[in-house]
Amino acid sequence: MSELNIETIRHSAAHIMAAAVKELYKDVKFDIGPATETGFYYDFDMEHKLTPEDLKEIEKRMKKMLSRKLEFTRFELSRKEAEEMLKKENQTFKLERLKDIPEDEVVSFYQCGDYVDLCRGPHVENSSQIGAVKLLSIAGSYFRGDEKNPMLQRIYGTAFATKEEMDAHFKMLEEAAKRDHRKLGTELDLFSFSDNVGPGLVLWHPKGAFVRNTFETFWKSEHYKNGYDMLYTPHIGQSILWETSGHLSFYKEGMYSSMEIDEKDYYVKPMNCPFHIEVYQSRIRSYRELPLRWAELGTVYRYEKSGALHGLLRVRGFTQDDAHIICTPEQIEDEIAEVLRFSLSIWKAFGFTEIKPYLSTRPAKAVGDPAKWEKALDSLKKAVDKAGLDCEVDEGGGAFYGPKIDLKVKDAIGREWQTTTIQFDFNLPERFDMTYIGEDGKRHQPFMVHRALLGSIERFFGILIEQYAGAFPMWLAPVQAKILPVTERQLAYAEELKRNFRAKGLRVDVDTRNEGLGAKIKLGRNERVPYLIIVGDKEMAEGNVSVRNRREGELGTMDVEVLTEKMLKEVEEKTV
RNA sequence: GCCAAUGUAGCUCAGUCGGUAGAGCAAUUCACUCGUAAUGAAUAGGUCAGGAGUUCGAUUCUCCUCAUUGGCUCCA
Repeated sequence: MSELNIETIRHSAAHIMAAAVKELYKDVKFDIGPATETGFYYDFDMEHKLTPEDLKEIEKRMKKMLSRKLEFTRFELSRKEAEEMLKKENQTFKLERLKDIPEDEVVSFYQCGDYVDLCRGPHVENSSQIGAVKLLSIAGSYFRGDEKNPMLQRIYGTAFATKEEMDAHFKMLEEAAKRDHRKLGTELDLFSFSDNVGPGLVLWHPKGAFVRNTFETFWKSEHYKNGYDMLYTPHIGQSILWETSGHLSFYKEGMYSSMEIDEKDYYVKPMNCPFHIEVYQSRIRSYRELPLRWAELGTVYRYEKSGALHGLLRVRGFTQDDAHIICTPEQIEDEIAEVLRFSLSIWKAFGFTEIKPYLSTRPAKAVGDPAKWEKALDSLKKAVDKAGLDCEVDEGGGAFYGPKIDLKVKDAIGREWQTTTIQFDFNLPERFDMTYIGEDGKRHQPFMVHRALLGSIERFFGILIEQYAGAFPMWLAPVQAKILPVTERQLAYAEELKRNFRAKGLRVDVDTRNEGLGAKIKLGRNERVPYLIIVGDKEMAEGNVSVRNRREGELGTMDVEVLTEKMLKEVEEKTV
């Protein structure tokens, strides 16, 4: 038996769970039961529909098995023998999985108690090495992840070597849940959804809208600095546009149904690209004006399956921080490297470091010259290398119209969300017959790249809330400081201070409530206000203030000028 | 969309084995004038997600719909 790592423990726990399920439900058919990043699952098919009560019973039986020190023993069969055995037991899903293994290969099985499973291993020596186990939830999952296949019942659980490690894990999850953007969105009054508006459609409240607006201003200024120009394009376009782009044939299920205006069909845009292309087509283009970098905070609407919606991270109406780069083949490599660098610099400005790139290559069914695909892929790879990143390659995972790099960022509880995307498009330039006049005086087809640095404003905002646990840095905070008068006697002084701070461009409020100082501090902290400025009789007499900083705690009495400078400096430096 | 769970006041949640609901926080008003994480009192706030059925009577039971949550699939 090899070293005992956490995956081995969890994988073995999955087997123990399968054994317990088999004890309870004789007709069960097993699919697979792997370890995951945080636990394990097993997929089953059976007559009985599992309930949360069943989970308790299964867990009870598992715990009994753990204490019985059941041994895991390995044995091998030829593929043929394995097939016969699985056939005898009517394990149809296992048989299906067996087909993935070459015919002449020997396959391994593991036995634990009465339960035998086709399995590569490795496993723990005996069940007592699984120190702690807990079943978490029941879910449906399609066989082989394909929605055309039957849906199996999946049980998720987790296991650890010791109970202490498991307790620590759940404690960590609890902490992460506290910074869930959906919870903070309500608590901090940032955004909401309404049943009357519809699922996946965000209502931005004043404070959320403030952060968004501040961010968008920053985004635009960074884009101008990096050689982009801004476009504004409409939210709807005629069917001819979407026919030309091909969206009506390959993306129709993602689009909302048409509306008729003057006997013409219009569609709400699911993407901005066709509009940007129309701008390009508004006149003849020369190689001299390339590369063109056109950016837009473009709001799009896409039909997402109801079960896929998730807070701000997966919605139906969202604003892409979109741009299209149209350039010559010679320019493409530098352009891509520059986009990736730009994107990473923006993420870094918000303190994100855990970002993982995924490269997707040419799928079986694809449009465009293979030589162009090669060149495009090469430029993507070089850009990743230049950025010093390691990327995972999804062979054949690209869209039919071009290869791409996506960046993924983790949310508070470890789920990865796709954000940045840099996608080549060999389809649209062809379909719209985009050309530029080259040095040779002839028409050439340009390269076109779609890119969204952050993905969407909504998703970025959701991830940002979790990143900061709701405590936005000074430059983004909707309220940067709150003045807390100790009694009503200081109200006028507080209002005067507020006017002075606001005149300097600082967003300052006064807590005018008829409450004690403790209550005012508590609220200010709950609202994650960076600075709490306390004024009592003493401060009023001396013309200064007492300061409490969100991070540094009590700073004592300060001169108003000094505090103003300190705050302005933090805003200016965009301190994370 | 599929599998499962959930839906009670602005928020967090009790409760009703069928007889139209309650707490804490928040809100409003009044009193207190207070020094670094909750001053006190009073008031107001709910078609118990929506619809249909069973019943003398449904927030409670049944069915349907909608929404949310955890997954699958998909994706910014």
